[in-house]
Amino acid sequence: MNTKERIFDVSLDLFSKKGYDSVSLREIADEVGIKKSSIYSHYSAKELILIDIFEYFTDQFENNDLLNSKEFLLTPDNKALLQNPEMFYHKGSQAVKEMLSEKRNLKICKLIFIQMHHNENIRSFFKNEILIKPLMHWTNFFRILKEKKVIRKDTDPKLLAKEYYSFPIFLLLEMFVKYDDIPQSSIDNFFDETEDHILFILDCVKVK
Amino acid sequence: MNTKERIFDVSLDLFSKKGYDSVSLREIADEVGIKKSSIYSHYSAKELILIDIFEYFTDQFENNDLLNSKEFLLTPDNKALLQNPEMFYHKGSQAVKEMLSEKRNLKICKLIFIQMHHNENIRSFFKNEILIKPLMHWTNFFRILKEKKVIRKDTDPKLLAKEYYSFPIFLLLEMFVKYDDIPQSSIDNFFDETEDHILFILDCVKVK
DNA sequence: GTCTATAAACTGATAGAC
DNA sequence: GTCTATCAGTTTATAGAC
Repeated sequence: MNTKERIFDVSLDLFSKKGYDSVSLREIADEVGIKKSSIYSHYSAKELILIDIFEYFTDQFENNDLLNSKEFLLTPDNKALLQNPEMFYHKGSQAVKEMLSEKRNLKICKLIFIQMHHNENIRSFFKNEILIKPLMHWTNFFRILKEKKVIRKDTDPKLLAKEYYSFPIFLLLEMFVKYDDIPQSSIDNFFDETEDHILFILDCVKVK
Repeated sequence: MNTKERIFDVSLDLFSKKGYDSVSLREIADEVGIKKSSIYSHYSAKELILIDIFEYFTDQFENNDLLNSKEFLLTPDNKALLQNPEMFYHKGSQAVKEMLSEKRNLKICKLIFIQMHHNENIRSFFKNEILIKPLMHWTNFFRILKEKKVIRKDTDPKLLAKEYYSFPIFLLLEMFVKYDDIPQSSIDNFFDETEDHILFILDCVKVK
């Protein structure tokens, strides 16, 4: 592993444990085993490490083959979605699970949760990438199911999106408060619970 | 208002905006208009201000006449609960709304959310008072409704408690990320949305 | 005599200069 | 790498108010 990558990993590790502000460049340098000034050969400012970390995170999602395949496009003619929304969810959930099982990604996730109120970069990242975009995505999910009469017409896609999405966010918050290092079993459990949850919601609103 | 109260209010205000660690005693003293050593005539340590703030918060709930009345006891023979769970919820919700409409309490709430990962006191307060206790309360709520056959017997009270409770926590998180100062309209909206939410859940699981 | 405010000084951590 | 200045929370002694 080259130095830049080591700076990346050490920074992420420290940030996700102590928060961005409370970690000094000196600390990072010490842990990597280089001099503080040497960091500037790779990152010209502390903030750029943070931005690099976020880029890495979003890249993971933007380049995920499954999540970006035609099969997963939220369009009104997506047969996989309309015929079996439970399976549609399950497949997507598995793809996300694979990503969050990678230690780096989980650490970034935790970093976002613990630092969103203390850093403008992280706050806006949370607001856009963790709140607004996913809520739009799930609103679309339910809107199409409603349009195509898979779920009842007296439902509100926007409310259902919140009904669904508040649950996994709550579980993540719970995990990050409970654990410093999150065991794989908790991650597995997280995906099991969210799957039970979507089944519950779909069962409530599906046209029988 | 006496000095101790002014220290309390100024501290709460600063803590809820900048977080506990980033506020110095000097800052508090300056804002109050006294010298920092004078704070020690009222609080023998910075941490005791924080503890006082939490005590104030829990006292509000423990001394609320309505929430602690017989009418609100979660027992299997509570007629108000069994005959009209929606109204039971509504009354409790109104009581909590009154509390959160008091600026101090909302600030304390925000303080807890923004600092839970950075201070052991706050983290354990969040874990116990915001996560564990309310989840137990709502588990009881659904457990009794299930026992008394108000809701279906194939439901899981613990899951329903999470289904319900994750939603308001999500909304609070959303509010604290969005606003520095939360407008009353958002608080009103919060209680409207949570009420819609419990109606949705109850409608899903009630024996028809 | 008790309560409150303040000045001065101590200690530990840390950031910047050299 | 070491030195130094600074700032954090805290402690103590003291002075004044009631």
